[in-house]
Amino acid sequence: MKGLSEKQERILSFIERFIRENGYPPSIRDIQAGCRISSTSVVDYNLKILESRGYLQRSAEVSRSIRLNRGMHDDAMINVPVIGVIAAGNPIPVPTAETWDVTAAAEKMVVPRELTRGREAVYALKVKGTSMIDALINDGDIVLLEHVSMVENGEMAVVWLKDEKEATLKRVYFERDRVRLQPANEQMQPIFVPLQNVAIQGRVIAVIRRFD
Amino acid sequence: MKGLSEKQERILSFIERFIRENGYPPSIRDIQAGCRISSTSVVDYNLKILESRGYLQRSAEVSRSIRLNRGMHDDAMINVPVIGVIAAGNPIPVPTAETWDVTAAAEKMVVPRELTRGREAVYALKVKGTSMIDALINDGDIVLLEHVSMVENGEMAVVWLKDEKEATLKRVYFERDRVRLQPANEQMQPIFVPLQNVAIQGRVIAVIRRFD
DNA sequence: CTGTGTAAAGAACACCTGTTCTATGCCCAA
DNA sequence: TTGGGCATAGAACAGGTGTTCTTTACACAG
Repeated sequence: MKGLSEKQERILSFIERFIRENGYPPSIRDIQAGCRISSTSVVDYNLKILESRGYLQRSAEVSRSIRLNRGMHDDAMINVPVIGVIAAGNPIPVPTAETWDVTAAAEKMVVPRELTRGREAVYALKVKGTSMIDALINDGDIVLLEHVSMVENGEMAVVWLKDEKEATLKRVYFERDRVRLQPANEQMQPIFVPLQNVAIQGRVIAVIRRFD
Repeated sequence: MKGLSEKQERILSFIERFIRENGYPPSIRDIQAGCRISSTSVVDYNLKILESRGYLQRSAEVSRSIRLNRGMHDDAMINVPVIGVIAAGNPIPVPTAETWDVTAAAEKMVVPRELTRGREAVYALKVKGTSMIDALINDGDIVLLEHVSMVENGEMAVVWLKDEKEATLKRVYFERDRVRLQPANEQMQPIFVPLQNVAIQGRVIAVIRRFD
């Protein structure tokens, strides 16, 4: 199978993201706007190529009838396990295949699919203490996480500081051999730590604060 | 929560089957034909009912934008209207019977019933700007509110400061003839305002922060 | 009976959306 | 250079599609 052009890759991943975020397929003009393509005919042109190579299917003359063939049918994961507590000075519980089993989880929580957006390895942690106050996260808040070991610059993540034996929530920026941890509160100063002192535990998807 | 009519059950299971068989949601006229309904307006009528009860979601004026809340639409999720934006210096939109109509709301949101806990007059506001940063609420956060005009001491509420013409989110303590507004961040100092200068707009039920 | 609320029919409108047609520019082998 | 395949632009068309408006029918409480 021949390779795809950069534009076709872009279209494909846009469709994937669109379906994940909206729950229904994009129209041709959605794709046009989302991939900054100049004409609908160009989108159609590339969609026909993608279809002929089996990447997707379309029904003629039916709006939003794109189906991706890379098996992705979202079975709304709305039930996430609350696998533990995050607090300064404590290691956070590392998710395992065991804890993924939502039915077996000691504590669980229902969240709108709109929040998880089809992501796979989602779990929740309860925040203990006010040590994350500079990230606008308070005692008792619930943090929704995606289990990943690397994040992109600027993303909010759970960071484990090995030396300090401390977990914290910050925006992460990689700078040569050090890492800048930026509090969400702009009035506060960033923290710099050496690269080998940090371990990414997960990407923050959402914060939920409940008042009784 | 009231039961569904036989026709609504039929529509619901047709949508489910259609998505399963075609991979994309049906149009209103697909439903009309598939359920042998006489008019598109009847389909629309029943879809609005189904949406208001949390069984599905639609995006206004977007074709085939039906999403099913599969699995746990049994009381687990509820649909609340996002009726506006809260920002310093702006009056917040006062909820009316009009804006309660979830089906008519321009924007809406699905939240777990676990968050609303059976409360009735629940609506949502989007936070604009960082003026609530001392309440640990950031730009873009979504605040879930219960529409009340009085709160108890210590509750987090939307407070309208008449003189300053400013809405803010603080914990409220009534002290004789003045009101103490306590930021959630304990490092910051409280604000004192005269009693006649404040109007309670609603009690904060939850804060939801989403990262993309 | 009268009024009110719910449910439904049918039609019409305006916008959405897939499709198609023509024209243009580019690369590369003949 | 020439010609053909590839990719793109822009516009226009026809049918799809969500929405709304008016009218009708029915059940039920006052």
